[in-house]
Amino acid sequence: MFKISDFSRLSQVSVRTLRYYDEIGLLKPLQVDEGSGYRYYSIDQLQQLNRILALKDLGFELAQIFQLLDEDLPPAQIRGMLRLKQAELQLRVQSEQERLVRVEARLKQIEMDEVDLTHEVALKKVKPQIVASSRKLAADIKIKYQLASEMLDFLKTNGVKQVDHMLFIDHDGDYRNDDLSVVEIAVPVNSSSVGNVVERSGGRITVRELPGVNAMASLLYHGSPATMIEAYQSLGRWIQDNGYCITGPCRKVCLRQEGELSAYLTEIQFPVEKGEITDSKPTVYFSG
Amino acid sequence: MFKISDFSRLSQVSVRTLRYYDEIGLLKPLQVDEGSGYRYYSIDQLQQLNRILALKDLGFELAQIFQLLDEDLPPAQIRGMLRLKQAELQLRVQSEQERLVRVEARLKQIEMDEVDLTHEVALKKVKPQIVASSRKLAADIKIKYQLASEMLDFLKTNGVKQVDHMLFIDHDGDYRNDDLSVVEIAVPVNSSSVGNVVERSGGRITVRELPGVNAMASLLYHGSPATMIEAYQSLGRWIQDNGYCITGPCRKVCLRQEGELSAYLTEIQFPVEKGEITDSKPTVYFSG
DNA sequence: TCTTGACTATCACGTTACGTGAGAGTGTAT
DNA sequence: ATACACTCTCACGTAACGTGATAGTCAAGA
Repeated sequence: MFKISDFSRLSQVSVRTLRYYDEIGLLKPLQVDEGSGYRYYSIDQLQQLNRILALKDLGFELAQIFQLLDEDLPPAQIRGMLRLKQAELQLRVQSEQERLVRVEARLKQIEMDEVDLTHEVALKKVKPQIVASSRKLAADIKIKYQLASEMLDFLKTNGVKQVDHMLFIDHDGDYRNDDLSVVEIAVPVNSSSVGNVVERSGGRITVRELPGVNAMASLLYHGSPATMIEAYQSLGRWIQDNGYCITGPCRKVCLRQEGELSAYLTEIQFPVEKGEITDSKPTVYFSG
Repeated sequence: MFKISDFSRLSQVSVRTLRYYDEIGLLKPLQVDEGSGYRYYSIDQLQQLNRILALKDLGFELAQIFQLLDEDLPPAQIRGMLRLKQAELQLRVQSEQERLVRVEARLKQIEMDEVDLTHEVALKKVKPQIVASSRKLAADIKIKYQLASEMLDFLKTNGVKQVDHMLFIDHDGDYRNDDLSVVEIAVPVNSSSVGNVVERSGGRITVRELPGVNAMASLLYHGSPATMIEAYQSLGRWIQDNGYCITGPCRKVCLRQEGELSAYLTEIQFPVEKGEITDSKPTVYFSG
């Protein structure tokens, strides 16, 4: 039996961490002195602790580790979970590498100082459309496009006719910083060809009328959706400078999504209305 | 000017995050209505926000971003910091890949069920030694070995004679879970050759007598220091089973550190004493 | 004018895996 | 008796927001 500091030395885990694991029930000392409250660990518990550390290293949270160790799952299932984690890790490595690419781009951009691109903004009218749509919680654009293509496949195999470009609708301004956000994938369809696709999709797809918009500030964006933010700036500037305000969620019409991401063509739309929010507090006019 | 939700749509940043950035002073809205408290943002602030997001993407913390934007640093310095971050990111990618390797190893280990290696433990006496030592806060073994070799170089170029194997001493059981821990790198030296190396090192190196130990539980570990934990288990088991207890910090004597990590040879030492901590509460003997 | 609904605001607490003292009790050696 | 090394239990701090709860604002419709 070892005192906590000795067990700490053997396990290379901090005393505070051992106490914490005791507190949350992840690794309770074999024995606790009633009088003093001193914790005593057996060397046998080192193996358990090592398992915990290994799982932690794999990226599991302590709560999950608790379950894994507690439930005494069949090894097959454990292997499954590990494989899953492995896949996750590989994804992480990938996304880190992509981040490196972005860093490179940023560095270039800073080298050539400030670049400010201005895109042409047009004001147009958009008619109402019947769309088959589905709402998804997705992490990044790749996944969104993947979900979208799955949906297109589903519609095609169910005989639904697509009559216009697919579009994404960002809902409720419900952006979250963990890069998860709710998008609606909407495909304009021939309403007579819809049939019972709603039921066949198990309710995941709904059909509704996407309302028309009298004034839609619109901009064509040529390039990867990942760098699309710069276009939002142009749009926002136009809206502000022309005395409009935004009245609804943003739509992204996918005009071309084939080949390289940098060759994608997207129309970004914001429904707007005249009526600026003035710089200062609304002036109060006295009558007369 | 845009209300917070519209600015959220334009920037793809959640309303809550915008409020948070206001709260910490990172991005204050251009204007706040006195009566209602409503926040109003100008499109010009989008560029600033994008800069913030870019820096965040690079892995900076918000506090650092605050400084970067606030201090209006010269671009050269900014570039420097970005390059630094880039290097960090590359390291992260590397370490993630190493983690993947570990996962692979773990998977194998689980496939072949439980493997329990037992190492031979010896009890020996260790004489006191004069050592030149230096304490470092280091993240992982690689870095520790790097620091060690730097120190060896320094000693050699200053004419100090090494008379025995270098060793690491884990201090105070001060392990921390962020993988940072304090190690002492100690090199047994010929005390007459030390000269004024202490001053020349700027006090980073000290010379002292490493105390001898009457009973040292010792074990030879052949393999990468990264997987050394398994040896601690054997040592701990021996100590427990033979009725000893640990009386000081662990020492790792580096017997061979050349070539592949897996070819490293290390002696792990724990100072011990007879006197077991019993399983149950210490029995109270009545006199007589 | 009142109500409804969409929006906004400010607390205040929750998250993860511990770190960091503060203040007090324990165990052993001098 | 006292010093010290160690242990304990609170309790609060961390980073970057998310998640309600509750209340005030704003424009449109009845």
